[in-house]
Amino acid sequence: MILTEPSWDFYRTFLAVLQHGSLSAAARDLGLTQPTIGRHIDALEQAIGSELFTRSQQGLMPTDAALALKPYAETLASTSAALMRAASGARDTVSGVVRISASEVIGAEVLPPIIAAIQEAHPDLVVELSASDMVEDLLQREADIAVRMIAPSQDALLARHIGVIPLGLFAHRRYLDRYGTPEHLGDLGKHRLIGFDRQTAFVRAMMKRYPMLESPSFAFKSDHSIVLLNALRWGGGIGFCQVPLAKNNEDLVHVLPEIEISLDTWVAMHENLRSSPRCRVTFDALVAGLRNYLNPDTERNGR
Amino acid sequence: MILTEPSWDFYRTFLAVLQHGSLSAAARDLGLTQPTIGRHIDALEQAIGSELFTRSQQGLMPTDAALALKPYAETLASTSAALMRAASGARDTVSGVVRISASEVIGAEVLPPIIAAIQEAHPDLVVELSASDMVEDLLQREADIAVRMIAPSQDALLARHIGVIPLGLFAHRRYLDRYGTPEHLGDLGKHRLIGFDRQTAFVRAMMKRYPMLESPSFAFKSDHSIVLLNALRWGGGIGFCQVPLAKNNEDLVHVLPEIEISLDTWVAMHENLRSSPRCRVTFDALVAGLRNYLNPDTERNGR
DNA sequence: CACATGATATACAAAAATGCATGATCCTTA
DNA sequence: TAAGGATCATGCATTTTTGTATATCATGTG
Repeated sequence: MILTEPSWDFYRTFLAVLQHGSLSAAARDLGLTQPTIGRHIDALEQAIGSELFTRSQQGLMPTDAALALKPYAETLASTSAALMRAASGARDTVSGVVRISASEVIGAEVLPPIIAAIQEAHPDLVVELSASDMVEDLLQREADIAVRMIAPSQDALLARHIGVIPLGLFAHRRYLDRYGTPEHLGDLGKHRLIGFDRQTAFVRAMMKRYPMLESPSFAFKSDHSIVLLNALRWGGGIGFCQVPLAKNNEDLVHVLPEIEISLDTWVAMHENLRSSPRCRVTFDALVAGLRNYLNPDTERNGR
Repeated sequence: MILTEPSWDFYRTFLAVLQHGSLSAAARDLGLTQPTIGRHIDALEQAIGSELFTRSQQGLMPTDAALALKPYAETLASTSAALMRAASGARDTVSGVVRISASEVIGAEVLPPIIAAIQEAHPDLVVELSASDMVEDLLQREADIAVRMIAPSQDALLARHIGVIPLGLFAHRRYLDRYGTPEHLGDLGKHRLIGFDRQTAFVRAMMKRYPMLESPSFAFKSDHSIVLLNALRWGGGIGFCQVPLAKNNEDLVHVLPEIEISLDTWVAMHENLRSSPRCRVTFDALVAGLRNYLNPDTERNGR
């Protein structure tokens, strides 16, 4: 049997159905109609010679075959999105869309002023910021530029080392006034600790070093870093915080300063994007901004 | 202005035009007609808002914008091909297409018997072998499995270390009978040396170690490894050859055995493919076969 | 139990993409 | 210099794809 290559649009349809769980929902998402989506799936199944979904009236169940193809379809989608982004800017100007990926804390607390400064200098630059603690695979081009906490190990990556972000235990002054300040590690057992999920690189590193801080002792847990950070800021207890971040808030007190964890930080982007002005400018500005965040030597630490 | 996402098929057309250099040639390649291709390009240019080609009657010149988009389009194409390959095999059987990438010498001289053995055990397995000394980026999924000469440094890669392939200087007995056998490194200047291009990893490693073997002293050069290997086999001069390979040929004599270069060898594949039987089986068989090539300890070194 | 909601499948009309035929231009070659 | 070959552009008929409307079935709710 000869397989003629199916239309690439079918892959887009296929992914949408996979993501939305029904022909109708996929149709709404793509701006097409349900019969069209159904015919696309029919055609794709015919082209590859196996069933992709088991049809039922309340939706479609993906088969194993469909699930096996899903990562490829996702790569197609992110590559296509990256292509559109690359096409969005004129060649010799700093304009168009740049997509940045960073951890939640970095993305929410550190990057906004840096990005604002970039955009002040380059008004035509559009920034998409993906702030998530899930590891985004830079090579899938989900992001043009990534701020990462692990040393980039891939070949085609242009990476700049920012430095080591120290983390320490902090608490709000109000909390300490009320519950006292711990003097030794052992005192922590009597305190309200603010926890974190076990997914981020920083947590894994910490657990290795201070295994006594296991999750059972936490009084407040969330898988959302900003939630935890704000719990800390509102006096919810003692928790970890990036030291440079805490420095901006006079009410946060560094407790047990002998406990310290380091987050090695990098900015990485595709080598190909070096020649793209908008990516290059953003990359350089991110590197400079993050270094300034780490070591505010010059006095331009911005409002 | 709102950009509606263009049809993904346009990307395929775009890449074909880029690769073939004209609308007509791309049309022939894709099985469409030249006006259709032209309209696709028109539509794509309209969608992204910039010119992709400067039209002329003897072909199309890609603009800078088009060249910037090319890598993305290539990724789309290879991903789409990988998707088709992934779909080609039934789920629980060792069938369908596996694409292997290896260097020319490994691919042409070492792998064929190994692959033959695999296919003897699994008749429904179709193997595509890409034998090239260009580095194929495994993460672009151009190949499902790669035999590489550098340690895989990427995250999502399942890699197995094969061992170190030694390389040494060899010559055909006939050549040595006629021109004499070199006793010292300095003697090489009086001999016909068989050269190689400077692209492969092995060459770069060698040049570091034996800078005296610079290209000017070569009597025969080619950028094609098999050509060189065959020149050696036919008595064309003295050149490098993988030691295990030369062992199979009684007429090849190891000269100046103190000169030795090592090629560290790995087999790598995507972690996702671990659950694909055809890839998993091929991967394991390649690892076993290559290890046996390196150390034929058991006496099943096959015909 | 009736009814509203949301799902897929199908028939037919409308819209869009494609192919064909042709013309114009440029480069190569005899 | 003239002919041949290859290219892109354009008008028109045809094929293909898409949308609309409707039928049917399952599920959850008052």
